Amino acid sequence: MPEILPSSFFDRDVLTLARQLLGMRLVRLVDGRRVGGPIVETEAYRGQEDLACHARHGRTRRTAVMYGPGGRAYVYFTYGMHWMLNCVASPEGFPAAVLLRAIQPTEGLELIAQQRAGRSVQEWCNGPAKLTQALAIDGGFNGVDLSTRDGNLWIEWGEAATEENLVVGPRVGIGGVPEPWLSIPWRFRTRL
DNA sequence: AGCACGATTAACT
DNA sequence: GTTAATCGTGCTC
Repeated sequence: MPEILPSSFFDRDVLTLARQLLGMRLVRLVDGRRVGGPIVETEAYRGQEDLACHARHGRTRRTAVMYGPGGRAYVYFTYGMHWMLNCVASPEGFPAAVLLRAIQPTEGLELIAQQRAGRSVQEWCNGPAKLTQALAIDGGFNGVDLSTRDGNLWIEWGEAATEENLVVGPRVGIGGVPEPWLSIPWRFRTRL
């Protein structure tokens, strides 16, 4: 039986968590079938002072999950059509989360192919909205505890990325937020 | 009540 | 490289 990450795994700073989630396996259960694969790209969003973070305006109905305990899913809707999946970091009361930007699809490929019909394998899960579409994740998963199987979505131990195989850079798609937030290297990716 | 914009993607020229 | 799609969220009036 594959081992799920314990809730204690998320009890660390969001920057550390964003690095350590690389290589861990995201698993979605659809009609009893496993769908997903190892996480290969993440971004960290940290606190109200981070002007690229949704919690910059404080606690609202939308951002409430980010203030909760680590290991919960923060799923939000944007651009009128896309769902994004985040993993909330500890400590409770401090708003921080890791955006899951890409995974390497290894399980449930039939369903993924169906969800991403017409696109090449390379384009199946190489973007934050692509992976939620591939794994059939939407707003109904907001608040799910990723350290249990209760929500049909969880994260398992995998082969952690080493420092040598880690690429670090600025976050993407955050528009014109002022420095230092625009250029701060809080995006993490495993080298091909 | 109204408005500008968004942690993006895909389909264009 | 450029741009439409499309609507919830949070701010301003």
